[in-house]
Amino acid sequence: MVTLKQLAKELNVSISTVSKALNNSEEIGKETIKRVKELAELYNYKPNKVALSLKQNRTNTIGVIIPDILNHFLSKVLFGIEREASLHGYNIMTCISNESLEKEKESLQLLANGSVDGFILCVSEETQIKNEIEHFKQTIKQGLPIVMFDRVAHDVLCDKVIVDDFDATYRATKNLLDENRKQIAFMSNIDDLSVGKLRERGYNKAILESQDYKPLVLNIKKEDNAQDKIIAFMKKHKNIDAVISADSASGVIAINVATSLGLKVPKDISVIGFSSQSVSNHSIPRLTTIRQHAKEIGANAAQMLIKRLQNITGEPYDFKTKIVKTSLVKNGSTL
Amino acid sequence: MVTLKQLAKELNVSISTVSKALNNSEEIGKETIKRVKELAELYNYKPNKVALSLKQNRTNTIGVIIPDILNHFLSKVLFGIEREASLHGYNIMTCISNESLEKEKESLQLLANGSVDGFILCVSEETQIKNEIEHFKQTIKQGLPIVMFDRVAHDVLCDKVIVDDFDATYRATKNLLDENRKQIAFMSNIDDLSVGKLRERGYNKAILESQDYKPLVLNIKKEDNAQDKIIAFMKKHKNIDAVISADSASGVIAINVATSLGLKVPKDISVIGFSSQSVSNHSIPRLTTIRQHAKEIGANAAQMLIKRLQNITGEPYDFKTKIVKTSLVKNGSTL
DNA sequence: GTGAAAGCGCTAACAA
DNA sequence: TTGTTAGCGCTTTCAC
Repeated sequence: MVTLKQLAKELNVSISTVSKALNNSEEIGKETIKRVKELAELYNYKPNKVALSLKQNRTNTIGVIIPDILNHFLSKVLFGIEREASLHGYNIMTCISNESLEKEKESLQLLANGSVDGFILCVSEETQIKNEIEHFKQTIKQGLPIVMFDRVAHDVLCDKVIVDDFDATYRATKNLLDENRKQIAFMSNIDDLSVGKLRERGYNKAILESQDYKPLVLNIKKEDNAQDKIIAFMKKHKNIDAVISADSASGVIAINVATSLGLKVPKDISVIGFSSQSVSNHSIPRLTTIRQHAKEIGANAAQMLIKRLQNITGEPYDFKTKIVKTSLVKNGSTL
Repeated sequence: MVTLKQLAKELNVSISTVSKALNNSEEIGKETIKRVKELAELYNYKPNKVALSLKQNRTNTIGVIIPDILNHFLSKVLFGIEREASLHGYNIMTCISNESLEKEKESLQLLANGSVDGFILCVSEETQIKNEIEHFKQTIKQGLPIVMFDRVAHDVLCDKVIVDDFDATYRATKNLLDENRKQIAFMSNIDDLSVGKLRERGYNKAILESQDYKPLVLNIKKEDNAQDKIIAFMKKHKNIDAVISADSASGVIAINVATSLGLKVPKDISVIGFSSQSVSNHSIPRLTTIRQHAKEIGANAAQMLIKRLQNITGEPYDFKTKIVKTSLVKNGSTL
């Protein structure tokens, strides 16, 4: 990489002259600016980002810590973050916590040493179970702002972007009750997570309000094979006439299982699930879907962080929690 | 963030003493080392990474440029890269090219200014179609090594990690012929990509070798709805008794479509597709799958890059192309 | 055993 | 209009 020094030498001027010329400083003569720029162009000069970062005490880089990049929802959020960051001239450094508290702490520590200006993260499963928040607080105390999304630690003071999980399943369940469904099952492989719990509560509330019916819940563990579990469950409870899935897979699987058991979807049984467009294509009929607008969540998180980073005036302002509303996209798996 | 300067001041020693003490230099007295380390611990001192990078002319960061993070295969490779990099003390900066040549060039430019030590990338679709390679060559000339994976530019001299695409579909097709299938259809939504073409050629070769049968290909465009296309195709060609899918979705969809058309899988029709474990769960029976070992691809790419980065001895060595063999995982959708 | 000073590449206050 | 200098945080050579 060519440096200011080399340009200066070749042009027989000082380093600062070159620097100023490239930054269109008023101080420098037109002719000099031209000469400098031409040579810089020729050598394809680009200012060294590391040196700039050191000087300006600012890296224009956002640290993103994600529990699981194979999760379609999370990678979609990452997509949204990247796009928004890129738009504002920020890069992102991605770490994957693998749902582990230890890795999450490590990543936070590692990137907090000047590599990034702030963080966007989704709390890992282990962190939520153990309810640890010290590492977040410490990072914030060090002056690095955090924006949490989806799974958040309520006791940490920072910006947050969440989904209306409770409401989403409450409304979806109501919807099924309005279809005159009587035995609505709830399936989830995320009952350890805050969002999983909220979704289950929304379902429960709607069911209990109905007076006549009662909840029926299938919790799928990470080590289970989802398809086998759902087959067994549906064989056992033959009276199920509707399913709500809290995760992105079991909805589609439930449709396929129902079909293979000879049921007609949606005549005999309705299914609603959290999912994305691409996955909802994996069943016939297509899954009626609770869309979480993952990209918007990512974009919102990035905006909130960047706004805070660019608030150089110094005046701190209150932390916000933005709720991105889900929407119910009706496809063929409901009446 | 606390700096060496601050520690030095508080301890009434020089900055260099503190630096040496923290690095366990022989030059420094035991007692001093102890005092320094205690204070550093107390203040949770961590060396500033940006300063280190500037000094050492090395960032310990890998730039990753991926065409599409919502593609399950690609995000799995990313996972593999991240894990391997993390293991060796490297961070990754991720850019998403969105299959655009322009964005790919931009990302390369942006990160080449001292932000990263080298690149791992998968060539974007537009780049492959236009067959542009200048930006890669220039980056390499600047001294930043590149490792390409999956979709590679053959005319660029660099390390590569690829899949045995041709062989995979050749063998899979053979497999179906051995099952005595007569009309084997090939479905793809990636016929623009180098890997898509290779996969189609492998299929063609096997079919043509069989003498008796002829190829039948369905190309699905990005703007098409895959499910609708496949339904129409299978209704039109009722004699299809086997399907090979070159992308990760159409295999699963084909099973669901076949079932909905009253066919028994695998009795009446066999299906094989490129896919991952999680998606192969989205049909009943489960899809017989060509596994690409995405994580290994990522890990291999990271290893190759890191090896080159750490080859400080200077002697350049030949570029390698590593082929990660696919494997055929038999599930219920074949005999 | 400890400290001073140079230098990585850049910007900016100040001097000329 | 141009150049000198200091400094961002760190390592390392050389001097004391």
